[in-house]
Amino acid sequence: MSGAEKQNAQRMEKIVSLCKRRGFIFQASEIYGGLNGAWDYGPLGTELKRNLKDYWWRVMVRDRDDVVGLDGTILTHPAVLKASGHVDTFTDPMIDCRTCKARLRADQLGEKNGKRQCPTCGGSDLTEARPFNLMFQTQLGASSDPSSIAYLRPETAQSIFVQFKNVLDTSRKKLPFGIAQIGKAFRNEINPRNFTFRSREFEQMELEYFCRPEQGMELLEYWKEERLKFYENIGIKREKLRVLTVPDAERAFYSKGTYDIEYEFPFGVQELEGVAYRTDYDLTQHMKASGKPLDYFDEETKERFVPHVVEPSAGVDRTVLALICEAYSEDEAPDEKGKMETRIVLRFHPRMAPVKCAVFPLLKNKEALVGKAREVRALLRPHLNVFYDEGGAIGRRYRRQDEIGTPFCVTIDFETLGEKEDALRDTVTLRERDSMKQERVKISDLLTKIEPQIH
RNA sequence: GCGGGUGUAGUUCAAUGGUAGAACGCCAGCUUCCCAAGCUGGACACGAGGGUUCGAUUCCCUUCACCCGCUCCA
Repeated sequence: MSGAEKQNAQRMEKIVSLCKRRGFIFQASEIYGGLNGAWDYGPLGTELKRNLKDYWWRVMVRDRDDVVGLDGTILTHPAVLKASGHVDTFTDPMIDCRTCKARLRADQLGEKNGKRQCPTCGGSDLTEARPFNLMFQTQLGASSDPSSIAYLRPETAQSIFVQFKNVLDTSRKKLPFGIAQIGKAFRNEINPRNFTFRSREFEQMELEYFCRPEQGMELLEYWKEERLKFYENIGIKREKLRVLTVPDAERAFYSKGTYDIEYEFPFGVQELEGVAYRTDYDLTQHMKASGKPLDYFDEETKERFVPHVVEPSAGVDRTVLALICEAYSEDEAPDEKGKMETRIVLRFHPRMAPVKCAVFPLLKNKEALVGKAREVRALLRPHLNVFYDEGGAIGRRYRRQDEIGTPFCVTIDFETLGEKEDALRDTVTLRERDSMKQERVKISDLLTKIEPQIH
């Protein structure tokens, strides 16, 4: 490993241990030895993930007139995944020919002079066999005959295509419009890696944006830009993002264009989201397989056609991990005696921070301070996620909040009680996480100061 | 999936063929008028299973998990 790689690996280790220590992410089934590629979110991780999903839903659905939501089942009819192509491409051991790019079933290989040979082009430059049984299978009902097979969905998108007609009919939307969904998906990854980055159970935020065929390429560009803005708005710096134009050869055959939005993780540049122009492939497949019309009639032009679709599909867990990696920082702060110490700070965008504001009484053994602090907590609580802490020295409490990324801390002191000068009665110190600067703020002004920054 | 490495407290580490120590963190009490202070007390660990042995956290095997490289990223 190079020096930089070693540093990145160490950084990642620190992040993983912070996640555990402070309750962001735990190994699933940990007390039984862990479950490969499966992770649980602790109290703070849950809040962080929820903030991300809520913001996505707000920006992608609620703030728009042209997108509606769907919440589909995880259990999926085999016919759906047969039509989408997943059953065929996800379930057999496959080998790729590097020469002619053919994907072959392992049991269909030829052999020549003891060497494996591609039956299509005769080449012998083949990848190793990879089990492509990447879909989780289960049984519906008690009997285990083959007709009771169901799959856990390998992506959320398919229920959107399958319900396209119902949503169209009930929402009275006209093209272009989108259907959005956030939910879990499952892929039996061969090798889960890089903490939560590649897991077997994961969550997606997907939009299928339906349009007229001639609008596809333009909308692909539009959504790529919208999605880049989104990442900046949750606090991921533009220079840490990459846009990869997926080359023709690596794109799914039905796609006319795909961008990957990638993030520079400590373990490498990796995909957060794919923005793909999927043409009319999915709806057409389901039309053929189900025999049901999934086309669209344009009242104005009197045309009937199968809508095309542009799909921004983002990984929730990957983005949460990116948020944590982006936020993690170490700086120097003086301790009580002025000695410089390392301060670990998660510099989350306040909009994403799990806890928005902590409230402290300066001393816990002074009833008046504690009482007032609880009042402030009650005042803020209906509006934002507030955390009350009275344990230990005030500096320690600030540091604890720094480590979980709380952007604001409010401290109630004797001035708040009006014991020093009456002008300061009902004012508190509002301390900002990154600068550690404090300002004197009226309790009645706290919400107007904080709220605009967290929304 | 292949190769290599690592598993001891919440975290980071230590020691040992005779059942484990520390630091920080955590909890309680005292103290403390704004950035991890101090004092006292306390809880918490040998990933799991098997073997060798009088005795295993230590040696061996298996397994599980994590990390690194390759592969993969549908």
